[in-house]
Amino acid sequence: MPDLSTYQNRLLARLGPDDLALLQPHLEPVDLPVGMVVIEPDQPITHAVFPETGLCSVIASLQERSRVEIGLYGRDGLVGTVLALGSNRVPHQTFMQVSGTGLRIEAGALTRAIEASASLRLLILRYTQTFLIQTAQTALANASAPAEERLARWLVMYHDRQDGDDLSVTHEFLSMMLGVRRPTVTVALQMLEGAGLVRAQRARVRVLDRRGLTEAAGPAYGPAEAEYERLIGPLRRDAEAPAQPSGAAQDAAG
Amino acid sequence: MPDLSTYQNRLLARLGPDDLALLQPHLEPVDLPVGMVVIEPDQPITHAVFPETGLCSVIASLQERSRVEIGLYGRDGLVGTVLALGSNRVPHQTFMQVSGTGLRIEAGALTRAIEASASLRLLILRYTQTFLIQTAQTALANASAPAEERLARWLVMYHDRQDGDDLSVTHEFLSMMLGVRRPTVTVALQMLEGAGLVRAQRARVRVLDRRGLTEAAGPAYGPAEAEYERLIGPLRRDAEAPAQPSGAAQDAAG
DNA sequence: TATGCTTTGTACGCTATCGTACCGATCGCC
DNA sequence: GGCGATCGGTACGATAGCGTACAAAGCATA
Repeated sequence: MPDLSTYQNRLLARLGPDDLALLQPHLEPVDLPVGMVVIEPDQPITHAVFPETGLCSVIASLQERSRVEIGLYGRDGLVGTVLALGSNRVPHQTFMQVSGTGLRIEAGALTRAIEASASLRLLILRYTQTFLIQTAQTALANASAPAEERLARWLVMYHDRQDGDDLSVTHEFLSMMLGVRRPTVTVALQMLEGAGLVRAQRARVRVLDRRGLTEAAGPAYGPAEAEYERLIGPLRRDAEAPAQPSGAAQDAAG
Repeated sequence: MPDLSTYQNRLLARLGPDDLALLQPHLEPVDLPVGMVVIEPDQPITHAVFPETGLCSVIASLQERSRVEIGLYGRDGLVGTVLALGSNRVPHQTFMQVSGTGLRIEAGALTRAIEASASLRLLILRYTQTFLIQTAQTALANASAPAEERLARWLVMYHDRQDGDDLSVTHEFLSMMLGVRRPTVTVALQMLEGAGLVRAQRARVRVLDRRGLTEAAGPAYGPAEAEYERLIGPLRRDAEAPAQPSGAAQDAAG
């Protein structure tokens, strides 16, 4: 069992001693190699995972016609939030987009812990709320933001959840996630690069100007992240002082 | 107070006597005129509403640039599910797209009831799960389905939640909801009409062939509705026998 | 160094959708 | 029955993104 104080997972890190005591006996370290499918669509979930590092993509697909990303998370989230919503499956796939490690817990054990502890439940439900907003903003961006803006948005979201400024993504991959053609990604990236916001290398995008990239992402980026900071706490590793007055996360909700 | 057995709201209708007893003293009938904003974005929610009739649209907006619908519900849902997720505000607007009536409850009273009753909480959380899937499917459709398919999807979703086959919508309205131009809606509607699926009249669309329209909506329609039937119960008023074997809703979740 | 695979850049014509504008049709109201 | 407002149909050029194809570049391994 890892030491109490060393969790990188934001949710685990925010738990009080009682809730940690409830979960810890059931947590086991697990490797999350890139490409690993952590949630199979429409299959009962057997384990939840608190990611410590790495990135998870949630994918919706129109049969074979297309696959698009509807959300993503890393150490800010939890694989298997649906267990807190009284179900045990979802129609969408979740897979590791960037390899990492996490802490696994058997579905029944997590469900029992959620039922036993109101504070643990509250935390997971609040996270679910931020993810719902993220998904809604994705729907919005997909409907009305041009490809370049949507690309910038995903890059910033990846960057939020990663150490360092190098994102390991190919154009091909980004095109799938955005639901656009690969050449569209190439061109859009060139625009962002031309503006000095990123540097594109083979199978990698380096973020040069995070603030500029955030602006390029347009207003579809922001609300979900603000809600995370309001309801849970800092999202980014190196988060600057939040825009809201301090203390917001503790007493924010009604 | 309305009679126990007459709730049209699907969630209220599924509650057991104990949960009804918990809520009923706090429920008050409310009128929901068309256009009424039932949830202001980023404002604390003071009341939740169980719609009995009418339709609610949840709208995300890119500042002034565009407004698109990210989800909708009527008597199948609840205005203010976020209260069950430990928050009291959302960044999206909800307004009445079709006028109706509902049962209002003060936010604090609902929150207390949710905390007091695990079964009430479970029902609302399960509904939230279906809405999350609906939003995800919207994101998917917006990314990769042509306008005609998305139009068909919204029409079927309206139809699910309404009595009769006449939908009161203008092209202008549909264009906003879909995030497309009004002429695009006009043309797409003509396609659907040409296929004999709907009949378009001024400020109204009559559904002629629901099954055909469902097919025209493509695979983005279906998963959210199936999940509703699995987790909660029949969605449509005149629901035919669900595709799943019977009894699914009771023991579906883990 | 040679080979081969993955990734990226670019080109082509094509289609859906855009923004805008204008006019006819329908409806409610006086 | 006439008026004004809303709603629907259509047209125009402009453009973003599509599907496809192919070649150049980077990287890994032999």
